[in-house]
Amino acid sequence: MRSGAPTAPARLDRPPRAELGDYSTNLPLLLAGSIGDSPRAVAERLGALLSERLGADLERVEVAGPGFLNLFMAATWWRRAAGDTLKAGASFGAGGAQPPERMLLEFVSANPTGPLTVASGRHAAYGDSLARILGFHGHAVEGEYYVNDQGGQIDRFAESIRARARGEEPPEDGYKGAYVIELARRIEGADELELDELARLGVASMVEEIQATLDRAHVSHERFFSERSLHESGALDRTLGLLEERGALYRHEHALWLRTSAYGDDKDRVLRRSNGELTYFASDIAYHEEKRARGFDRLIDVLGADHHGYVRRMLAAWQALGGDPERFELVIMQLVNLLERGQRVQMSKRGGEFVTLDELIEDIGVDAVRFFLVQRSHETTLDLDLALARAQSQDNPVYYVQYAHARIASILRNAGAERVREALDANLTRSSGDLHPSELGLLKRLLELPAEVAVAAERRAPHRIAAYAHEAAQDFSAFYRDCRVVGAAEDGGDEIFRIALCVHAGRVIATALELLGVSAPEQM
RNA sequence: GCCCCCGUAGCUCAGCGGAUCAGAGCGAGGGACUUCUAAUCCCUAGGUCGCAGGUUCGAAUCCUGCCGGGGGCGCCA
Repeated sequence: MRSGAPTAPARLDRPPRAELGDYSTNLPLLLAGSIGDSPRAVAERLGALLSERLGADLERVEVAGPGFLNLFMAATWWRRAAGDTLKAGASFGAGGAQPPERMLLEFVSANPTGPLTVASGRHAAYGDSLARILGFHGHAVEGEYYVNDQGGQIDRFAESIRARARGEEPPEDGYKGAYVIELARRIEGADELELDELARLGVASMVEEIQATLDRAHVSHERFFSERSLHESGALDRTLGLLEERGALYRHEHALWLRTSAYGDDKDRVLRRSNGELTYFASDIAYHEEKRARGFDRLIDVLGADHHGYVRRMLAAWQALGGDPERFELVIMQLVNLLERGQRVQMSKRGGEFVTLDELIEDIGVDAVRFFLVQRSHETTLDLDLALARAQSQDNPVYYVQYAHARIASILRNAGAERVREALDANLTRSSGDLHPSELGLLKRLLELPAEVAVAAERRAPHRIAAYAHEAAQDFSAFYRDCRVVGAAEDGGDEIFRIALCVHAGRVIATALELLGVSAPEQM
C-alpha cells in the first residue's frame, strides 16, 4: 500500500450482538480517508456493491455507527456454509499457516534433579497445546526437552543422593526432598559410587520419572536433548571456535567472555570462568547452535519467568552465531502461585517442599489439569488454589465442555447411524426457510474455528482455544435447549439439518479439546 | 537502580494489531427435571476497565509519568 493508505488492518468481524448483523466490516472507515469521502457515504457505496455481487446470499446490509457496514446473510448462505464445512470433516479448521514452517519448540526442560512441579506442569500443558495448535495450523513442529544433566546443581544432586544412601542429611545447598531417599535406595551401591557415576544414574532415573509424568499428562516431546552430550560430542568446543572466528570472544581476568553487549545485552557474559569451568550459558549457546544447524525455520523456547533476564543475552548470543533474530522466539511463562486454602505453598526443589504434577493429576484428573493450566494467558500469573481446584472439579469448565460433547454423542446415538449418514450426504441447501436463532448462533460459532486456530497459533496463545471450546459448548447448550433434533419436525425444524449441525458441533468441540490435550468422551 | 508481568463486576480472569468491548466463569439470590444426558438451563451484578496526562474524529485497547502487587537482575542453572 502506498503512503496515505490506511494503516489499520481491514477486518471482517462478528458483531457483539446478533441484531447488528452476521458480519461487519470497518472497511469504510479505513477507506474514507484515502478516498476523501465520508465513512458513511463510502459504506453506502460499498453496501450497494456487495448487494449486487452477493445477490440472494445477502439478505441485507446496514450502515451503522460512524461507518460500519453490517451484513445480514440469507438462510441459504448459512445452509451452504454448513454443508461445505461439514464436508471438510475432522480436518475442518486445519491448515492455513502463512507460510508453513519447520519449527522446534523447546519446553519444560526442568532440571532432572526432582519430580516435575505444578509450575513445570504449566509449561508442559502450554507447550504441548501450542505444539498441537501450531501443527494443526499447518506447521511442522517438533517438541524438545533440554536436559541440564551437568554442572554444579547436578554435583549437589549426586552429593545429596550419596548422603541419603549413607543415612546422612544432604549438604546445606543440597536437595532435601524425600524422593532423594527413595532414589538413594534404588541406586545400588549409591553410598560408595563415584560422584560422577552416581550423578549419571540419578539423572537417568529422574528423567525416566519425568517422562512417566509427562506421559500421564499426555504431553509428548519428540526428543530429550542432553546438555552433557554437547560436551562429549565436542559441540561446545566447536561453538566456541565459531564464536572466536566471528570475533565475538575476548579474555579478561582469566575468564572467557562473549560480547553480547554488541547485540543489545546490558553487558558481556562469561562463557568460561576463571577457574576453567564452562558456564551453563556456554552450553546453552552450543545447544542453540546445534538447533540452528538442524535447519529449522523457527526456534521457540518456552522459558520460566525466572529466566526472563536471560532472554536478551540468549538472543544476543544467537545473533553472535549469525542467527536471524526474527527466527528465534523466547516465550516467557509467568508463574503459577499455588495456594492451599489461601496459604501460599512454597515450591523449591532443594527445599523439597512442593506439590508435584503427579499429585495434581491424582487430585483433579488429567483433563482438568490440562484445561486449568492453559485456561489463562501464559503472560499472566496463575493463581491456583488446590483446595478450590479439588472442590471445583465438578463445576470445572472442562466438564462443561466435555458434557456438551457427550450430549451430542448421545443425540447422534439416538438418531441412529442411518439418519446420521443421511444427514452427512444430504444437500443442506435443499430446504429453505429461516434458521432458528440458536441454530444460527451455533453455526456461526462453529464457522469461527479456523480463525480461532489461526489466532491461537499466531499469538502462541492456547488459552484462546480453551475459551473458544467453552463458547462453542455454550452455544450448543442453547441450541439443545431451543431446538429438538430427533423429531425436529414436531416443532417445525429440519431434522436432517439439525443432525448435521450436531455432527459438526461434535467435531469442532472434539477438535478444540484435542488441541488442548483433553479427552472428548462419548458419554459421561 | 535496571528489567519483566499484573492492576477490568465480591472472587479468578477474557478482551488489549483502537470504533458495534464493558465481558465469561465462579460465588450469592430466585426459578426450571412426564422433554434427544439437570455434570444442564433460565432470570438477577449496574464495575471511575489502578491514577493522571497525551495521540486519535474515536482508547480498557497505543504513548508518557505516577501509585499498588508479584517476579527477575551471579564468573548458579
